[in-house]
Amino acid sequence: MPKATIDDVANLAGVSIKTVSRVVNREPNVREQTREKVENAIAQLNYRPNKAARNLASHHSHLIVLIYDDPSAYEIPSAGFIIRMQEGALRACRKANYELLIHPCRYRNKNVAVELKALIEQIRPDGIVLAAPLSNVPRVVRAIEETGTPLIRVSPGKTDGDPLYVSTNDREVSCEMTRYLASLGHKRIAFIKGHPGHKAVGNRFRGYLDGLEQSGLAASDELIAAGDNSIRSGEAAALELLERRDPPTAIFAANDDMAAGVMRVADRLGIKVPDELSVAGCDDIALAQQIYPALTTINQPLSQMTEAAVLMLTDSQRKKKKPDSPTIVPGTLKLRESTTAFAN
Amino acid sequence: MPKATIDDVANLAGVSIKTVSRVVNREPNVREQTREKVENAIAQLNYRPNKAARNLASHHSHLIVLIYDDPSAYEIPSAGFIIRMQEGALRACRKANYELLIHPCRYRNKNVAVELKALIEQIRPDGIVLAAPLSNVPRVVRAIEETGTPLIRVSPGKTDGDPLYVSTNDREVSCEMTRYLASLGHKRIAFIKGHPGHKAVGNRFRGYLDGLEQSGLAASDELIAAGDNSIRSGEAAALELLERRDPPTAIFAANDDMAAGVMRVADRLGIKVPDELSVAGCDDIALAQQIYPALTTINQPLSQMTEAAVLMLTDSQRKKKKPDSPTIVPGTLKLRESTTAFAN
DNA sequence: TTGATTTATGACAGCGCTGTCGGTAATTGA
DNA sequence: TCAATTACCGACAGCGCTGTCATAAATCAA
Repeated sequence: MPKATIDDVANLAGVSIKTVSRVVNREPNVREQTREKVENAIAQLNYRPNKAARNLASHHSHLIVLIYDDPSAYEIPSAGFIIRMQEGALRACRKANYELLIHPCRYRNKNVAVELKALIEQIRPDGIVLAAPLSNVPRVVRAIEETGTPLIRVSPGKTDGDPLYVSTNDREVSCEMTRYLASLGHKRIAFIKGHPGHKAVGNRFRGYLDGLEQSGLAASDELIAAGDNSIRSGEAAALELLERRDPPTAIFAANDDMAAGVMRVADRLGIKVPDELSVAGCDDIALAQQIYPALTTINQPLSQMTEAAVLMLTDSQRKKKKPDSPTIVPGTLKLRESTTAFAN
Repeated sequence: MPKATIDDVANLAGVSIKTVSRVVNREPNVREQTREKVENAIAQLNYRPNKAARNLASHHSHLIVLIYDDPSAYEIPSAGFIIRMQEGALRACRKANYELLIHPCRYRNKNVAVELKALIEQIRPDGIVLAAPLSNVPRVVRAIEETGTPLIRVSPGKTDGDPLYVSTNDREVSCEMTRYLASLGHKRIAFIKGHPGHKAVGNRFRGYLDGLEQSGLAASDELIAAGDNSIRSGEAAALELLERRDPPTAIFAANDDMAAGVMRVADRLGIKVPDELSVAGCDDIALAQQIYPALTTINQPLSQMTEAAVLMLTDSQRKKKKPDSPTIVPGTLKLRESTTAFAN
């Protein structure tokens, strides 16, 4: 099967190679009739443009690199997150006719910034999607920016007014969850805060406060406990909350792991979920559907976020201008079995 | 930061660009002294060879494509598998200075073969790693072979004498597990067979029979149950086995999900694992460590398998000859809490 | 109809490397 | 010592496309 080149197509169609190039790249200024001739020739010869040649001549690699924290560095099963991010990025790449290169790397590794820079200088991708938590590491962000490669950050903590990022509406959707719990008749809705260093979970707490206010409920320190995102800390926080004089009838945890901890403690204390206690989490990790009762939570639209990130990159390439506002992909409530109405 | 080209390096080092190229590509016949001059110049200018140009001139893409079944097509959390496969492939790619492109695709999709062919013709990777279960679909394998791109299959079912694959020693290691159980004093070791269409689990059954024989135990239909790889089928099989007159003291399931089903049933029946019943699985999925007691199982060296696959590809590229034997990466027993000695 | 635009197409020069091959310098063997 | 190697290095021609620009054809305005 001798591969056809652009010359073969040009000959067969009776046009110049440049015209073939125009057809292939959907450039304007080609007569409809000419276009058809060329397309027929392409089909007939099963012609596929040579990427390397195209890249070399056009100074574009048609490559997007997705950089994320390497899960194999830890024992935690963050695999689901990564698959979902890859999914979205791949979807966008296919749409825009780019390829996706994945690059897990170790967050804590001191050299990570230098290594990334070297990688980028070699590959010369047309764009980079940098996922959390790496998107929060100034050293890394700076190193990538130094290469001059367009960069979109996913769920960055601080943005400094830079619009080149995509994130979700943690605060708004947490507010919505709180209002939902209130709408079920709950008056004492507790919140378990997450790890203080984690920006997103801070927004969730603010959303919780918003929700209370919008529901006409007063916030109270009695209803707030601190956790660190781990199951264990969720257990401790739940224990603390449930043993107070006037325990909450609903607990909203800043992430699913802590919510799972709450359910575990409730089980131990003989408190029935959801009849005696509603529990809600955040993130919609795989566990949320596996535990019993299935956890009401907020889905993190990771896949849509990376998809949006890649599209920002490819779009700005076409339009030759940077986007001037970030993309916010809204999360949605996943109402499952762990929450129910509370009759006062 | 004006990117340096090979000409800049050549000028600075006072040699020809060809010599620079030789140094960069570690080709022979460069004097040590010259090499150093060039390397200094490279370092000084922070020169990185342009991939596109190199690919175009060398007719190599320095790209490996990893093709696997798209997990998002189903609800099952096969994410862990995929991450591990990617891990191994990435490790090998870095060693050999290749890039990895991932390509999930839908197993059941009728067009998958045609689409893959188109993809490959566009990208022109230097090699392809095709993971199970796609590695068992003749239509897909044929389509890829038609492109002439070197292909290594991971865990293929049938091999037809073709050595271009890597797999694990399912049979041997299952035998080992059986012998291990026997060595713990178990005389009645039951086996739950997996889905009949799944080749690997068939080998596991054979390994089980080998193990019984080597341990001087007789195989018996009384000790064999059929499953379909699901948790539910594991439960059914366990129920069947445990309610027989002379129930087994150890159950070895052809995969972890079924083993988890066994544990669940044992719990319901009030049978203590491992004291009254030892349970062993196969695959070492994430669940195996999460359940209580932690499941003794066989680890599937997925990551090493894809690593080996990529290395077969890159090595054969260097040596310009195909490997003449497959790579077998041995699995290993993961002895955890669900198995213990049985005092007769 | 004629000149002024606009649209469509092609000629040509590279993009930044690698493969080939030929030439010169260093090394070997007798 | 001198050929016969062998080690080292460079000139040169592309790889298969795209960008630029010149040119031809079509369209338009008056």
